[in-house]
Amino acid sequence: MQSEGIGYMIKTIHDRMKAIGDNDLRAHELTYSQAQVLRFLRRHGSKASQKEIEVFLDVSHPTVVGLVNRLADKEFVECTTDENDRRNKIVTLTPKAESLSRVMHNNRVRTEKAMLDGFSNEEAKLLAELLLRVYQNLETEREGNRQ
Amino acid sequence: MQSEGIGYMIKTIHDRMKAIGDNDLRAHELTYSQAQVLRFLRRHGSKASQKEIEVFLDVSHPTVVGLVNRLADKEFVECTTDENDRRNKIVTLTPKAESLSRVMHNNRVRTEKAMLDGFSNEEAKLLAELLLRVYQNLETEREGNRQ
DNA sequence: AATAAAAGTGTAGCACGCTACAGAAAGGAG
DNA sequence: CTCCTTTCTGTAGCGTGCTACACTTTTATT
Repeated sequence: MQSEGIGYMIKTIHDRMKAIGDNDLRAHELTYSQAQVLRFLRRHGSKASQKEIEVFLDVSHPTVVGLVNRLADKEFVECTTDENDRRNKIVTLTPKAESLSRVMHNNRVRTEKAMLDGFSNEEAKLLAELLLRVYQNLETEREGNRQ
Repeated sequence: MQSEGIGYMIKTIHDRMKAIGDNDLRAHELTYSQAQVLRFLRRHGSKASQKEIEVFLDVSHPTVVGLVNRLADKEFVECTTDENDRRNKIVTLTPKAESLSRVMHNNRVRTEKAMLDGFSNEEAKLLAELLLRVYQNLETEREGNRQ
């Protein structure tokens, strides 16, 4: 495992995390990424434009279109046009979604805790710092590729 | 970023890593995951059963079916039936794939190095150890969910 | 030997990530 | 005012991951 390098470990951990998250939320007909959208909306006054969701999730805009459409189909969210700037699509939480915020929060805390089981506070903080540096290194790598 | 938790960071790093890997390999009509399959085969005597690939990649078997089919379409790999046990499908590297091993290796080393830019040996080792523990925690979490 | 269980593979259908291309609305330059 | 650019959203098409179900082959049980 370790000998396969950091990249392999990150990928495998991501796969597991996603599987566990999806599994926890399946009873509520939600997925890991959809729950992230709802969480962001909740902390953002229950409404946001698709662009704002895109920036927060740090994914491409077609990905957000798909997520929001599926959430709208299941009535976790409603979409309207911003009359001040008709380019913007405003996504608003429904009461149905609001009622799940506690469940989602608990799942999130539980998973995060499970991942860090046996970690001291210092170790958890250290891991976050090292990961942040990896992320920043990849960002500069990506910028380099763009020129 | 850090305040969003370890899970968020892992996911974002994974997305970036995959994008960079895919981008590097696009010229050769390969992807990140496909290259992982080729790399495993190369280190495994240039042939393996789908099951062995599945265990190494740590993904579900339908995922491997897809990967191998696409590699076979592009003639990086050839498939035969194991006559000793007709359940097994043997996947073998073609010369076309062998000729790319150096390029793929260089890409891999470069990306891994870029991720760890500015890390001391101790920090890199520490990160790998912490990630291993996270992985193991998730494995036990997954086993718990299975009962 | 007949039947049941296990192992390997395949297919269907979905979610989510991407790039590339297209369209509508807003803002700026002339 | 007109034209061009920017910004936001949408669609098409693909790769990779999953679960659930089905099939074939081997192994184990009785």
